[in-house]
Amino acid sequence: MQPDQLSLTLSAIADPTRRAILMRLMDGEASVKELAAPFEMSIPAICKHLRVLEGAGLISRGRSAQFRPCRLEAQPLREAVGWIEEFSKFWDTSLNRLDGLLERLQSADATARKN
Amino acid sequence: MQPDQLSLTLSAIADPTRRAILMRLMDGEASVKELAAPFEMSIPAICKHLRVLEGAGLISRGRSAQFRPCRLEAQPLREAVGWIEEFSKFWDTSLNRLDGLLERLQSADATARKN
DNA sequence: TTCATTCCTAACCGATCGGTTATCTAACTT
DNA sequence: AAGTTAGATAACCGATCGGTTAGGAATGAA
Repeated sequence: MQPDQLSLTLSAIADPTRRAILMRLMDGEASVKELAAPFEMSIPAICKHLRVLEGAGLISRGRSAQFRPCRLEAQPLREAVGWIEEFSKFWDTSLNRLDGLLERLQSADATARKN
Repeated sequence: MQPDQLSLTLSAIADPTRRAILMRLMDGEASVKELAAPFEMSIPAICKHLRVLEGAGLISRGRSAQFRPCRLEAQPLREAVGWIEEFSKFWDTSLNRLDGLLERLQSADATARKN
């Protein structure tokens, strides 16, 4: 089963190394070697991370001599932020406080039944 | 290495089954069996997903007779949405358009050099 | 007491993940 | 032409993931 775009995006940014790479790319394009520099990790390992990011559409790559510079493509993150915000909304709505109330009533009820 | 909270949260919601469970919990508490019902998946599989969600702090669990109802805890998602929004911002800023300009200049330059 | 229901745990399985080393290609440099 | 640099690929490794089946514990019901 090929995963949906949202799952691709989220699992791509679930890794701290890949998030650090993305943050680095906010300062502008960078070569693979430049991206690898801050990490105690081999170049092939970074290449793999870049492939994951590229597969999720979070970066794109150019060509300039023997360099293949990476640049940020933030578009897929918009879908992700959209999904997550559904739940942030939930957290802030009165629905949440209502749920809290219901829950407290239920647990009080359960306690009453138990004793 | 134990992963940071943000990585925990993101990898928890990177799975479509777990996202569906969270969405179901927006309608209120539910038992494990209720949560499992929509899926063609064994109960233990759902239990594992619930453990992941609980480990990420995205759900909490009560006790009521032989049931262990789950309820949504959306708080960790706030950190996640905060991180992702950094990049949504990036996408909308003039910095992005500036990058696009620089890139176009560079690729024009590369093309010129190539010919 | 016995049975049913709910849920968890353990053991296992194949696939994927995140890293390594070794090797290769492509392009620049001398 | 020979050497260097940037990067990709392949093969491998241990750990984790996402699922399974089997079996056990806790609670409620007959």
